[in-house]
Amino acid sequence: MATGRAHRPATRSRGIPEATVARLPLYLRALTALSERSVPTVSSEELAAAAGVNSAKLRKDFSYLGSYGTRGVGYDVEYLVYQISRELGLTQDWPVVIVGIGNLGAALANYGGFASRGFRVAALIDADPQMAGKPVAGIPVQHTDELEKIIQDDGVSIGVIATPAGAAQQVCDRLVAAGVTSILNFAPTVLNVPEGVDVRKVDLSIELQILAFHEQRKAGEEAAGDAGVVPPVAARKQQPAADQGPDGDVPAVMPA
Amino acid sequence: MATGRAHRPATRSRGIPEATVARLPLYLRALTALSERSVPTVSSEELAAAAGVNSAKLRKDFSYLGSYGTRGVGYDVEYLVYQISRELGLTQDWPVVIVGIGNLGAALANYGGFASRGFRVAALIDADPQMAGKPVAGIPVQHTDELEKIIQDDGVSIGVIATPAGAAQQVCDRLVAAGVTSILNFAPTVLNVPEGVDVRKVDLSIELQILAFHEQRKAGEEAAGDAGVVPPVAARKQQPAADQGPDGDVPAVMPA
DNA sequence: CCATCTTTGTGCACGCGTTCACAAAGACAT
DNA sequence: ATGTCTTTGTGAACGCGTGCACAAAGATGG
Repeated sequence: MATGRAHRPATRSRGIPEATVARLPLYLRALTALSERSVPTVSSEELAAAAGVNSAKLRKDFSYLGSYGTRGVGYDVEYLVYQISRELGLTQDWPVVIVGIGNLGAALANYGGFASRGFRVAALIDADPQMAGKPVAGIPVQHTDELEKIIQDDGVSIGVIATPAGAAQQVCDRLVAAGVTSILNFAPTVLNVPEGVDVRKVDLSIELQILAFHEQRKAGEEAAGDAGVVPPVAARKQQPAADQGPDGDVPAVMPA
Repeated sequence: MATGRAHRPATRSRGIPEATVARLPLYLRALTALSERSVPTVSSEELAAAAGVNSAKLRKDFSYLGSYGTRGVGYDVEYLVYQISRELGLTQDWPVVIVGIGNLGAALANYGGFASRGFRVAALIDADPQMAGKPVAGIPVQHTDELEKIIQDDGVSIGVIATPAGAAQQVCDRLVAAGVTSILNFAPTVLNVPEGVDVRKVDLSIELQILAFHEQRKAGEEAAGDAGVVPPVAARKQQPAADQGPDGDVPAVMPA
């Protein structure tokens, strides 16, 4: 993963395995693309290819949701989009606050992928008084003092932390105390949270370090005289990447 | 005692599990913080708490690297920092190119966590001719036309894609053709790459969707009359989540 | 209605990762 | 040296996730 998470041994969350949940957004993205092309149905094989996973895995994943396919035909795209959206809770609107409007925070505020998935940026918050009132992505930045009020007034349950590492735990505590129960953490720190609060972290530097490890390994084997794992550029044949799963990495931004 | 240790006999990186590799950067971060506080040694229990993992897991992870601890004492911080850095390939400099200098690309260019870990931004690349020459994070943006030349001249093997989804595969193909063998992908698309090329992806929207799933589940259980997983705000008591130690707060390793 | 063909849904086996629990190793005091 | 105490390193058990392979289900055509 990439991605990483920090919590309990999974209470039977509706019976859907964590690994499956992590892949549902992937399927949803692929299905949305098909939907926009007005494709009516899709087979597990096709959809799996589009999502970059194994078709057996995809079918097993869907089997946890129920029997939404038709044998001999495949899956109804629109219906499946709806079912996955519902399962992920995307049929409702999720107000989100972003704390720490530096370069990264601003980038997140401008990121289009949120709104299109049912996430609404309820507020941008920064500790710097200079930032207050300044509009970012069309939304005026508010000072940290307003944090509790905003969260309670808007019923925010998801917070994004994009502050420097030193401020992250403090911000986290305030978010949680105010009622936030899910946190996406971009600060390079381990967050302490009470039970019942979910934390997912995205550490850019960690992802690069994992790549560096493999890069070094490749270089080492190459230098070892053995025929390199990577054939000459011209000889390589295009081929889907083995695995891009969030686990990695278990992956994920942020994963991990 | 830091220095006098016997040399490891060829740590075959082949034997290090992927899950362990993904955690090494986490340990490294915690160790760096300890190092800056001039802490000479640390026990597996303490370090595990600081990194937010189980101590048994940490010991097993380290066992794949070799026997670097001293029973009854713990691990020598400096020595371990060095060993992990070496294992991850961070003792050498990794030139990195960032393609797509929008909000996110600019944020990445400004991210301090790269330089401090041995990653050097060799170039910023954007398809927009308007951007060419404009400095971002002190580095002038170059046009996509220069991509191949830059990669070959600087021997770049790691590329970061921060373009819109539509351009990602095309950029990826050019990166790979020019010699890049590791890619960190921020675009919400599945990338096709030849064998031997590593891809890690970070998708902000996916992480939020996973949080939304758990959030919905929490809300559902609460509404189902069952005693909610999350007690009322006022009643919650601060408590380390799962396996994160009580200490937890490791002061800012890196500025962000 | 029957045969055939496609594709789903899943039982099963396997491998990886996690965790427990403890023997071995070394520090330290006497 | 001897004993005690702390902490590592790891064997073994367990659980989860993955992928194979196939039977069941339904569509389609004659």
